[in-house]
Amino acid sequence: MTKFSDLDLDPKVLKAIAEAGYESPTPIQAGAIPHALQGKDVLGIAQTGTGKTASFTLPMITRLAKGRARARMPRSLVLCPTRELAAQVAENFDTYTKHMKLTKALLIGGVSFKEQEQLIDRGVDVLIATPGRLLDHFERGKLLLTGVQIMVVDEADRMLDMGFIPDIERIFSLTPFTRQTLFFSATMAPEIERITNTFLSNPERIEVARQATTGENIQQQVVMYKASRKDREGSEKRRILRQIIDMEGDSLTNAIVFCNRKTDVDVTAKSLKKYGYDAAPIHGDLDQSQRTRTLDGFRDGSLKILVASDVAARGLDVPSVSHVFNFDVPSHSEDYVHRIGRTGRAGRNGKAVMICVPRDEKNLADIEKLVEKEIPRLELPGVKSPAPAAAAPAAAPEDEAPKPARSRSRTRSRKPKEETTEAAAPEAQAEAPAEVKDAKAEEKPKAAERKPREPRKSESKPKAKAEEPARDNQRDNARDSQRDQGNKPSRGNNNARGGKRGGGNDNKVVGMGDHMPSFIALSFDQRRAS
DNA sequence: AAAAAAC
Repeated sequence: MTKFSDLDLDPKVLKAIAEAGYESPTPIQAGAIPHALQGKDVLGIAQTGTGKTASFTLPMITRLAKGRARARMPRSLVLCPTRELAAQVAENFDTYTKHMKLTKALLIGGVSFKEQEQLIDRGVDVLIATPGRLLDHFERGKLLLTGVQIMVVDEADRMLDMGFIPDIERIFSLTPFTRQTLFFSATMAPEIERITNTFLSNPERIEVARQATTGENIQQQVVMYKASRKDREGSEKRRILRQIIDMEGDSLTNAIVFCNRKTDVDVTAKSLKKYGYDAAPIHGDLDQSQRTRTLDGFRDGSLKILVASDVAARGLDVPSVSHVFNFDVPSHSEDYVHRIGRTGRAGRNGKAVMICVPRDEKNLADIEKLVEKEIPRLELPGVKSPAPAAAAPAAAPEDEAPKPARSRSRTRSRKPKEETTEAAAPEAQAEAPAEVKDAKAEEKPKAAERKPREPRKSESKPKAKAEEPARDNQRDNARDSQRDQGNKPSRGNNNARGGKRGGGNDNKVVGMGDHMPSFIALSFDQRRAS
């Protein structure tokens, strides 16, 4: 099957598809649509840019074409992690239902309840929502989910990152178990696997190759930079950012600048504006109307540079961005792939440039491991890159004083002081060689951070925190498992029972200990193989 | 250490 017309979609849907200019389904669409049309559960492993959204909207519309909604009882439900994503899905429905009379409501936070309520009251075929607002409506008694025939969970792994999984489970439990479930995730973290085992029944598993971890059509570069003084890091990075932007000249048609923190998004956007760049911020603390306005402007080309937090890293459909700038190195390496995936879409060429300060070098190494290549260093005129940090800072012994005098004296002799204000604490700042500084900087956090992870005495991996189901653990767990690719059993399910409380039985094998039955790793192996 | 999502 290579054409949409070969799929058993409603003729009115096919018409809308043709009018939107599409002829052939993407792999995820070709894989998912036939099963979804038959009413089967679908587990789609795919990321954005693969045509995922239409792979559930098209069959849903077709199946909902018959029948009508009753008041307060939506017939279908789509859950998304962010408001923008939900809005995007809603647009997608509009596009493909334009020849039909299906009704929909978009339930997201940041906007008034009233309109949403009125729509629900009248009865909707499709409800598109973020979990918080959906549950809010439910608790107010305005909504019944017992009529849901089709439920979609989009970007489940992101929901996991955001701590939404309990909400999702609750929402699942409010819908009839006879519903059809279409479930999408970019990765299959153990927690996601657990959810799908619980709530999907005999799903068709459709997996599309992740877009080449980072497409070859994206040119990547990183600027290694060490601030002249710590308190100048921000302003100096912004100067470098301008320098990078200027270098791109006319090849830069539009760009996203990613920062790790919301405050840096604001500061950076303001700074760019001050220097005459056409830039605007977007992050979760801005009000919804501004978020929408900014994003619309960016889409229609009236805004050139979008300065964003990770709210924009995944899922947002911004057709073609010529450049992505990582003002900060993302601390979760998966995010790097998502961020730069905003450029070089649909086979176009894109460029992604990142600024890396010494503190972020470990994260950079993680990223390079993930994308399986070294990101070329970009030397900027007038910007000297710092000496490469010690190869493995993590290996630095924690209790030995990081060596010393030798490096310092070297420093001193090499670099005459420029910063008069530094006089008070000469060694601490200034141009200390990266090795020494790093070792120092890492000292404290490392000690605190590493202890719990370090295997004690025996090789078995004690799960010190096994018993607490806290959200943070879930997250750590998800991250670890992504990194380790399933080398250890998922804590939540398997180990907790082993019950290692406090110390005492450190030598005991906990839960499944080191041995992991091969079937548990299977899905990951499959993924790796592809 | 932070981001996102409900009021």
